Amino acid sequence: MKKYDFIKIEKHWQKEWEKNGTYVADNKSKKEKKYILIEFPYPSGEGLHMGHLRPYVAGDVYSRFLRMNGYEVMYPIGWDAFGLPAENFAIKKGIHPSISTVKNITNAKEQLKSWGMGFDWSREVNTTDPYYYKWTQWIFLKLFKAGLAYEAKGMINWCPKDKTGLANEEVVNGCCERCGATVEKKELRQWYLKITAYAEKLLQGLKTLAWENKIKVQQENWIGRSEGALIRFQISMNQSNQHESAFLEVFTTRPDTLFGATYMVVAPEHEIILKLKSQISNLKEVEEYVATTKNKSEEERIENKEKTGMELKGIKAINPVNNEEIPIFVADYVLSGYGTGAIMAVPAHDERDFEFAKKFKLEIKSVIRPFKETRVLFVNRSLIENWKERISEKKLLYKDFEGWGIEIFIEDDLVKELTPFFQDLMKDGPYYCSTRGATKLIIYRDKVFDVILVDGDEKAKEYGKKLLIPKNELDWSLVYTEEGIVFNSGQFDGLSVEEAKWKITEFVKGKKQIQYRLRDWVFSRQRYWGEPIPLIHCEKCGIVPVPEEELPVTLPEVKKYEPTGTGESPLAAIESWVNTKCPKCGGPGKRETNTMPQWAGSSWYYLRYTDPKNEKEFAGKELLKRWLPVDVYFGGMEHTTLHLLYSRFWHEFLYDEKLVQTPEPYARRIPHGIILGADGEKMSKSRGNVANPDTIVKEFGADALRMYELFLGPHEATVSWNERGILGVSRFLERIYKLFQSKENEGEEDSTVRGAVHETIKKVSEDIEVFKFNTVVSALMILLNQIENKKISRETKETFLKLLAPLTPHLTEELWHELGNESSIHTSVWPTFDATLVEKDLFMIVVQVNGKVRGQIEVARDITKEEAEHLALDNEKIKTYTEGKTVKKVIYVPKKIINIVV
RNA sequence: GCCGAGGUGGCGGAAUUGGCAGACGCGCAGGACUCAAAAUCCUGUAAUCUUUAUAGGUUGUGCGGGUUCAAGUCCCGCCCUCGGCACCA
Repeated sequence: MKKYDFIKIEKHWQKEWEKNGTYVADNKSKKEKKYILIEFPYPSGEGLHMGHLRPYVAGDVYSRFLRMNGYEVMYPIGWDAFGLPAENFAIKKGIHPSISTVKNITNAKEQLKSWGMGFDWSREVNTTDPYYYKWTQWIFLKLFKAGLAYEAKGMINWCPKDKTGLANEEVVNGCCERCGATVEKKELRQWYLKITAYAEKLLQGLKTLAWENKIKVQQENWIGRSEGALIRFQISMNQSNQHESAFLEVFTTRPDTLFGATYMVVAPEHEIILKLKSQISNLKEVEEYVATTKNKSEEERIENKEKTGMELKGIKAINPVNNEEIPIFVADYVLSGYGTGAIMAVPAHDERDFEFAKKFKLEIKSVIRPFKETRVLFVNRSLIENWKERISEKKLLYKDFEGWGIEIFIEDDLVKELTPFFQDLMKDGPYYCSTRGATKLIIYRDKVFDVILVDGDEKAKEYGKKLLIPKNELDWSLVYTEEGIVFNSGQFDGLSVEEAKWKITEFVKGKKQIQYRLRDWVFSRQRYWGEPIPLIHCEKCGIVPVPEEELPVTLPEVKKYEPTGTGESPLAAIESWVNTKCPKCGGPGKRETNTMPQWAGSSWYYLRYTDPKNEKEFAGKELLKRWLPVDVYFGGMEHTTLHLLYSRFWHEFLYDEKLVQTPEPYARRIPHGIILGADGEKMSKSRGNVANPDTIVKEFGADALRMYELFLGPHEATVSWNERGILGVSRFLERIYKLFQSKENEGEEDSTVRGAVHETIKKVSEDIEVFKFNTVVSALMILLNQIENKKISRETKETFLKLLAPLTPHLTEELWHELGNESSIHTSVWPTFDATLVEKDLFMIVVQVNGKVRGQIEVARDITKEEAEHLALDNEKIKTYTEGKTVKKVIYVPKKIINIVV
């Protein structure tokens, strides 16, 4: 018998597929399209690792599955090749990054092919190819012309090791995302992209996407929308020779607490300090304080949260709501980059202000108190019927009881019915409602229309008591940040927080404002190996874009790649390149010497795949229309607030420019968990727990590698690579090979085999559809166990191979051809299952007595409830448990279970 | 602190969303083949108790309560692990 020679088989078919263009996507095909995407790799000198395998195999399996289901599938690949390692290699060895990149790409390509990846290589792109980055630059100029790229001097994140500026998104826990060095702040002239202009669109767009919740939430949090008000405080000064009036503007989400604002704080960078220099009597101290905060690193600020600050003596702010004078402080707990860089401090209702006020012995004035009392209602159907009636008769109103909150618990089965009821009730009042879990609905409001005390049920009463907040036990020395009733606030007393917010804002002529946490994207890097920013500085004309026909602005050769560390890129040293003509006036001009960040090329690569060789456009309209949006995008969670956010921004911009036809780039995003070493730790050389995919391919074959990777665990879960585990799938593949070599098992198959096959078709099809690859593998193993020693038909053999084909493309292709097929199994038609074959005529149902399993009975498919119950009660074994007892109740769940209650 | 995901045998993990917990695989134990070993094949494998055995009982999905004929799954209150954000007003 032939041995399963996977090395030979895999090599052979990889060549055949390439020769036949098996995975080339046809632009003109009449079939419905599917665009499957993986994050294209960075071709590093180390080659691709296990981390790449996870999404790539998933995408590959899914692509093959869709292709067999009749779709025209595009599964492209390319190289995200700008970046630091190539440059650092150049610094060390003096070899130009483009040379080492080409070499690394060749290696990585070998790897991907040896893994049996069904990529469409005809669409390969490379971000460092001038024909590619011409269009990266072109899109940048579009952004520039739309006013979304601007130059500004500011404090930015600076990586001292990589010697370049970083975007906010690239700072992880105060460290450089790439190298881990502690990030510093540095004042630099930088190019920014105005991603904040798209904050709302990025947020709204999320709602239209069928993405997993956790990704959406992470992007939402990153964008960080909050609603509040802008409020102006006039400044009064001691020195009367002042003609100009000054004011401080703050952003607050709690204008309802304005009466409780007892001081103000500005960030150390706030302009007011400079502006009112002459008015500040303790200027020297203030300047000293500002200087010390500037010397603090990000890390120190995070570490030491003890509040510090300094009063700005000589000036006061006037609280617009009551004209009281309050002191102004400078303190670094207020950030210059958020809101207006100044706050009104309400120590009674904000933890940070509270802490600061205690330290500096400032007034703490409470203006919000909790609801008088919280009533707990356990609502059942009859109570609700009663309410409904009273509402319709207008008897259910709310004048008598001010300042109450109620908490309502609802019986499970009423939730669906009652949710709209409460929503309706709340719509004309300042009520606050939240649902905690499915069966609980809480309504807080300033008034209660009815007081119904907790009724009969003792347990409910007990629970209700726990939730009551007795008024006299409230500790007024603590901060209260919850919802409640406004007091100590003049004419606004008695209002709910929500209501007071906008009434008070209106009263002081404040402005409703929406604030985002998101910052503009620092887009320039002081490094060599990136796309040159295609702009020219002209003394006369200012900043002039390079004319389109002169793109790309190619990277010049340099002798020294070292970053200068001065905030200039190494390009600045090449005078022949820097000095050029101004395209506008023809006078002398200087090229922008900063380069684009790594994220530039990857922000639009998925568009280029549709039309990679186009020299006139970044991609042809027709082809964009044909292929977009990406149907499924496989990738890691680590890019959620980096690449995934950036490319959505670019895409939404291109959509607004009418250059793409879909508002969003990726219809679905499937995240994956990381693969850890066998010890449960992150794979790393220093730990010595690195599993190398290539050695596994040599030892067990690509098919075993792929299948084991899928079998490790759920796609989205973090999993550990267990060295021994691969033996299981390796044995499985050997057994399949053996099964197909034997001719003895061919023949007429029985109905259990057929049933098992169809059950597996169902299971495998459904599970691939929802990316549950680990159970796909187990389903296939179960099938083999069931048919291994039985007679099977040729059709079953073919079906089995087809089900396996997406997972193990080489082995199945080999056996498929051994069966005499001429064309590829990967372009064959996916099997469908016959529901009548899946359902058995006879099956077992479990019989329980008082919830305990006591036996099983075999019943026919179409048995009635009565018949089943009889069978169960007459069963000898069951009788021993029911003997001498009365049967109270029998529960019958068709096809599953009978429970006899005695 | 806030947000998100999770906690099931010795291990990785299943469980159609309330219906036989532990599928499938690893490992382990016993057996077959072998002079022997490896490979392969067969059998067993949650814990615990009763029994010579067949068999049967009890407990069991992080902890404590609850709802239900029935809970890994739903509700309430905790604990722990991982991921993200964090002085964002």
